[in-house]
Amino acid sequence: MTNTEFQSRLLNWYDQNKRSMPWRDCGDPYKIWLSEIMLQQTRVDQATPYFERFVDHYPSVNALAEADQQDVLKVWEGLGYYSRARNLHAAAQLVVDDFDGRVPDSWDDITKLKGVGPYTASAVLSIAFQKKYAVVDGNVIRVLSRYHGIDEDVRSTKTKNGIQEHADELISEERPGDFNQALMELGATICTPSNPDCGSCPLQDGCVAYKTARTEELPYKSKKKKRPHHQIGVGIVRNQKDQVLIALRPDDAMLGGLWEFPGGKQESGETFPDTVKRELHEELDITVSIIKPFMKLDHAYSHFKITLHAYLCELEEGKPEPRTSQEIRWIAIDELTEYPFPKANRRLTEKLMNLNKGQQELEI
DNA sequence: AAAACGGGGAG
DNA sequence: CTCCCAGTTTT
Repeated sequence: MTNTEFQSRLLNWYDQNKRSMPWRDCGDPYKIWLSEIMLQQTRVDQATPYFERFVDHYPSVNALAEADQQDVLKVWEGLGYYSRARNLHAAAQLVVDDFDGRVPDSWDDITKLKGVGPYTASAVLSIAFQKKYAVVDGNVIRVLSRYHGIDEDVRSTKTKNGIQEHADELISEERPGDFNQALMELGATICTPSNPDCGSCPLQDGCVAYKTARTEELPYKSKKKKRPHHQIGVGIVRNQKDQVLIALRPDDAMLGGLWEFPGGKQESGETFPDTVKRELHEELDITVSIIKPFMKLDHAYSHFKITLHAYLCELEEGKPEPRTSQEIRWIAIDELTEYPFPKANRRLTEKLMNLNKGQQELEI
């Protein structure tokens, strides 16, 4: 199949079958940029409601640039990879300061923005500005590795570079943005990881994997390491004013800019109450007594898993003084909703708020 | 080149 | 349970 045939079959299929998305065909570089950041390692269905809410809060680059980071993170809460939100916020301020409030339309300028790597630069430049840059994401890797019968490990840089060259070679001159979106749309809806719908594929004729019945084994990926599992003890410390103690995670840490109940990893030979007391003493220079177990929950991150053991605590001695220059705050239970929390901690705040509403159990 | 970085859904 | 997702940054 010639490149021209590849393009026309793919684009015709796309014109007939593309899904509706709130940022699609809007022509607004800000919304297209925002959507591409949200879609990094995130499915369309998961990102869409966040996109709508984010645009309601911040309809323009200027609105985003003027916002407080805490408010931006609150809108982003639950979507994960929070450095995306922090970087996007900082990048919006750079766009206002250095680019007159307009999303850059050149490779050299747009890649100056935090959080904009080769994929996002290509996506925004092609979709918003009709420039001929080919995207390579997980979908394109899958479609082209099958189409060309590439059986090298697609996790390796060399293989990805080869796929980038194929994409550069194939991309449409006239409709580069639609071509990119079409290839990704095909990967998301037809050329899926398992059980691809080859009968509906416009590229079936030229597909090596289809012709050799290897769609199930391509793309080849080396195995990922299994994730360690940690036991975490955390303290929900209450004072006489019925407030609880929360701590802000530093910007350069995992979950940076979000709040949490203080705690840490269990050490060998420790009971969980021991862990909570030790961590709160080390991190905040306070002595607490354990009142009772509050909640136990499991949570999985991208590279490790935790079981979180939360205990209701009472401040015994000392005034909390964070040692690692992180901010701490005493807040009422019904204020918990105003702060951005990571998912595992949000499960704790939800139970706290429910119990508080019912006036039960929470009394010490 | 490899690891860090969230959360949700599918199989 | 594992794998994957419209990847980027840091080490």
